Amino acid sequence: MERMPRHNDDLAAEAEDAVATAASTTSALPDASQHHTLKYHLLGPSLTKSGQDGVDQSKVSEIIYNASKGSKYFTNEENKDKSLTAKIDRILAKKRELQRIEAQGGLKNELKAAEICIEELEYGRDLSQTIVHIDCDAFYAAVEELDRPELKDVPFAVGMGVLTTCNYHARKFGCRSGMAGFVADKLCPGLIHLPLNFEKYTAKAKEVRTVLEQYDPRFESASMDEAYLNITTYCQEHQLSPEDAVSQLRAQVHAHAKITISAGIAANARIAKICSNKNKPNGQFLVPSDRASILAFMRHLPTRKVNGIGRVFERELDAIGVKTCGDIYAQRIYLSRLFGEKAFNFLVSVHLGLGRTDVRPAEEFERKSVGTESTFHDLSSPAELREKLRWTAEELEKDMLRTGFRGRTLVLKIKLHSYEVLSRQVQPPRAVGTKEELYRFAEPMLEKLEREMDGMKLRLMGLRCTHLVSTKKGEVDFFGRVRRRVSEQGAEVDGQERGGVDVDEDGWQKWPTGDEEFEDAARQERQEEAEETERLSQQYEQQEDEEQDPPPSAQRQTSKYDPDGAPSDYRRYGNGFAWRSILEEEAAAAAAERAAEEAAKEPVGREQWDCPICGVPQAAEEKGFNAHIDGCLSRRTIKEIVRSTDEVSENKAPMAVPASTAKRKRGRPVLKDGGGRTDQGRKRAFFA
DNA sequence: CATTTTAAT
DNA sequence: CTGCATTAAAATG
Repeated sequence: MERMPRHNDDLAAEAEDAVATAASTTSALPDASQHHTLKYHLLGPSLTKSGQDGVDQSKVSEIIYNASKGSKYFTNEENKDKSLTAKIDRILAKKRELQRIEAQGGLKNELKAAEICIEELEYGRDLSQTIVHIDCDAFYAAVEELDRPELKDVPFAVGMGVLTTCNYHARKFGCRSGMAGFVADKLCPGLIHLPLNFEKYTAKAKEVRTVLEQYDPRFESASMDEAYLNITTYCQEHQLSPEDAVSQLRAQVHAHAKITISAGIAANARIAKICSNKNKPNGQFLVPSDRASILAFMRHLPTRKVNGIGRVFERELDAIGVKTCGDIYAQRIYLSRLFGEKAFNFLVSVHLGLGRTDVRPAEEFERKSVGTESTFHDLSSPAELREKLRWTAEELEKDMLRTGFRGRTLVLKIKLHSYEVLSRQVQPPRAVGTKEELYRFAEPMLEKLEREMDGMKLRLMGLRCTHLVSTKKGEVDFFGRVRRRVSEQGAEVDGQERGGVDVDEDGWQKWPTGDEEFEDAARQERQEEAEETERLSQQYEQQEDEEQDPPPSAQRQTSKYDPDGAPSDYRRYGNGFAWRSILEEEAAAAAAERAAEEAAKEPVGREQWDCPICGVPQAAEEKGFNAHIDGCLSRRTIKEIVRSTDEVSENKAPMAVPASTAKRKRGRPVLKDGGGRTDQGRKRAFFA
């Protein structure tokens, strides 16, 4: 969406020209020439976005530069720019070195690898699908205009602080999404600012959705105002050309929702996305689904147009002589050495104009983290920071509850008053989710940071859980089998009590419930020591947490550089056309739970536990069960089981412990009687 | 080498 | 001059 400046498309070359012009006019500044790249950076990505054709970009650049100059934000950007420049210097040096090697007959492997890569990717090219990317024109602004028609004739922007979006009038002045409000005011005196009204946009998105569904019931919402559709079937069934189908769709959206949309039509999502920007607003563009047309289209396409290539990567590529996607080929033997294997694969697939053709509801993508963050006026007092942390933990707890996860890793993110961003993370002894747990494990990180730099002043604080563990029932265990559950007492075998209560089953690990903010150091230390000991013996519990992850097969492996996939980004879960309100999400979670409980009832009347070694269900009785496992283990060696578990785990979230340690720990409880573990602990560890 | 942190989108 | 999610790579030990 437009409020994501970093993802906007623009004509990089034009921007560069604009900056160059601007720079010459600012040569009075001492080091103006060094600010070329920075200015370009500040200018932002969307300056040549539709609606800005007649804008005097050099003037805009000048105003932005002067408005930003001297601010802490600016200083930070300056520093970032400097380090990027340094990084580019290193890249260039490396390339020269590679060229030297090549001149001596080296890099044969790279050439071969590139050949193979291209061949394989080409082999997988799918031209059979018709993918459409649709993008609402100035969505939020358009919705506001519907409510207040008088706004149509004046420049206005939506979003306070920074512009989320603005109408086309405002764009004529150089305003754009992502721009600081005060900068926009300088560009466009009298600019009207409207606050965001998400409910309104959501309602409108729903109207659009009802139309989209008719064309592809499984369309993928990429954000509130963007979606991908696969219209292959629709075109067949209605005997329509893709272009006609999309014209019709656009007309229908306009009739039904009173807003205009732009569309891109191509053989894959990557190209469709680029196309939707070509005839914006209220237009569409198609790249024919044949190899020649696609390659021709890519040949002169600036790299920056591609999703996943942003301002930094663009500059890096530019430095080595890659300005357009067509330029990639000539540099193919250097790419993996300069940018890594993933980037290499990504770039080659971009050059070939490949992209994913599978479009599916965003809800089907697996969530990898849940987090929250907020910006505020500089804070520095320890008490206030703690208060903020507590609040952040509360916010995160809500999200964790709503989404039904706990996290094995907790990340604290802070932004200093200087805009420097730092993060610290810990692996609590078990998956966390309640505000007490979150606070408890986050606070030491905060404290450590405070100690590291005195007078630490923050402008942002955030908490995020990763390595998620579902608290929904009915998941599959790490041996790939669905675990049997029984409702009686066995209901708790899931061990993931909901509702943020800090009672802990089995007394396995009691979490202080009270306010331990000022807990004395000694107690803290004892606690930590205990936890450390427990952590060691708790591998099985962590393992069990892992068991609750979906099976590997259900996991979609997406990467920014996934040659076949669009870059996975925040929008997956963005509040798109598939927007799910908090209530809906809770309802969905509840439904999932009901379904799982239903499923849990069916298999057995008596409680049974599946043996993790042989898979045969055993009576749910501890002694006998452990005896059975010992029997199983003596047949297969421990080594074997370790290997097999590792194989299964490999596709999952990274391990909480080094693999070598994990192996040892995993084997242990079944070997002897818990190696110091209590029976209780052992049971929890095993079946939790 | 694996894990943690940062940087990037 | 926001906020959220994700990933790759660098730094670290």
